[in-house]
Amino acid sequence: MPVTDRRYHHGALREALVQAALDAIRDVGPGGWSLRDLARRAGVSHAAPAHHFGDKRGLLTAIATDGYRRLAAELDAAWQMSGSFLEVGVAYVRFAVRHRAHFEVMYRPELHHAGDEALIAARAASAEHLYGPVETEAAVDPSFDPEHAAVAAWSLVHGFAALWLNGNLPATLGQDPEAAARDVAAYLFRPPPGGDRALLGKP
Amino acid sequence: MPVTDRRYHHGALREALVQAALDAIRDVGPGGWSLRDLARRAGVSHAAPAHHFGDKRGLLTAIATDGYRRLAAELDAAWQMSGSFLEVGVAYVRFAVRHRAHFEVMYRPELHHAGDEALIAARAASAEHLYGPVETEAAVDPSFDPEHAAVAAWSLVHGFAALWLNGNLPATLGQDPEAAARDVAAYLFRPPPGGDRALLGKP
DNA sequence: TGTACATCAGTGAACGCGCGTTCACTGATGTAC
DNA sequence: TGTACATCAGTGAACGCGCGTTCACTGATGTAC
Repeated sequence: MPVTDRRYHHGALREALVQAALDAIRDVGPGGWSLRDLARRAGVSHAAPAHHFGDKRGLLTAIATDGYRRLAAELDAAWQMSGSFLEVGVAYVRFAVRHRAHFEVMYRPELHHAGDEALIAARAASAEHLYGPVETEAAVDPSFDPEHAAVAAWSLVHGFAALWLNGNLPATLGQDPEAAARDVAAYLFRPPPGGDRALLGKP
Repeated sequence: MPVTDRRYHHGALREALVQAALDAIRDVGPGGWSLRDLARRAGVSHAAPAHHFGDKRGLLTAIATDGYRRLAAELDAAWQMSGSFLEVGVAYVRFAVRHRAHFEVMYRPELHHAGDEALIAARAASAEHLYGPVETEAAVDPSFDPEHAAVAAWSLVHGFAALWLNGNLPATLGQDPEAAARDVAAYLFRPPPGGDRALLGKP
């Protein structure tokens, strides 16, 4: 890009900074860069980021909030489309892998502005899309405690995603995280003895 | 402590620095402090830490290695004592909660010296103590793929521990992480229809 | 038991660097009339 | 359509600070004889 293309007003600096941050998080984690780094990547002066986010936590809080909103939408879509709680779990893993930078920031509260209202609301909304389906199921099968069942499912897919992303799972699971997650999650909620259905929707 | 107590040789600086690092990680996470901070906390000059660890990654690598060794010992003890794979999972959660600072460093490879041999060996040993029990069980019940079953269990307890530590689980689970983990993990490996036993050892 | 010497652990001053923050500014954009 | 003015987005120089690293040093410890 020729230097003459540089206008005084960037035009979409906020979005460019978020994108630069996501790239940097993917490269070196959320701790490996500074706001000055991002300004350099976006081609603006080092004081420009403060206009939009105040400080680094402000930027990471915006990324986490955006991540929770996207996650809620994807969980909801998976449930609407499949009616299967297993597929909601697979969607959780898919989100973590495809939006790895968001995922790495969302569950690290020390990186956020603690009281941020938009963040709190977005987090609560995504939790509802995790808990909603299992409560529907629990109404059908009274042997399930919906809270314990939901936490079991969330823990399993969250742990799987985290271990997959940090390279701790064995290579023999293959290259496709969604397929592997589907096989692994199938061990949860096996039908109880004598039952003819699995909570996961597909036996 | 009177200033006159300060000797020229600290005597156990390496251990003091590790302890100071664990405290700092618990307070502000692994990214919130510098080697100079630790030297201050340990009451030595700022150049002293380099003698023992080279750099911050060296110190975090030592902490991760120590963590994997302790984890392996605790998983092994739980299996020897209970013969229950469920209790191995509970021991994993107990380790994460009691040794939170170790746990926060162990699964973040960007904080380590990648090729460190002691770290790699300790990590492999702890994985064996996770995989060993489930393979024993799988020999009894051929419907289980031992790898998928082990990854399911590991994912569940790892996710539970991570979500518990970062405060994302609902308060209604109670104050006792081990009891909550036991209830939640019970949803894994329910006995297959017609079966009379659960992989977890205790129904 | 005593002495000499090598090794080791920690000191403290100095360095250059990148950081976040501040501040007066400049150029672009939007709105009122 | 044109002008005046307010607001907004980004600039760039300056600041003080804490950092990691270097280096000649000092004091303590261990070992050989």
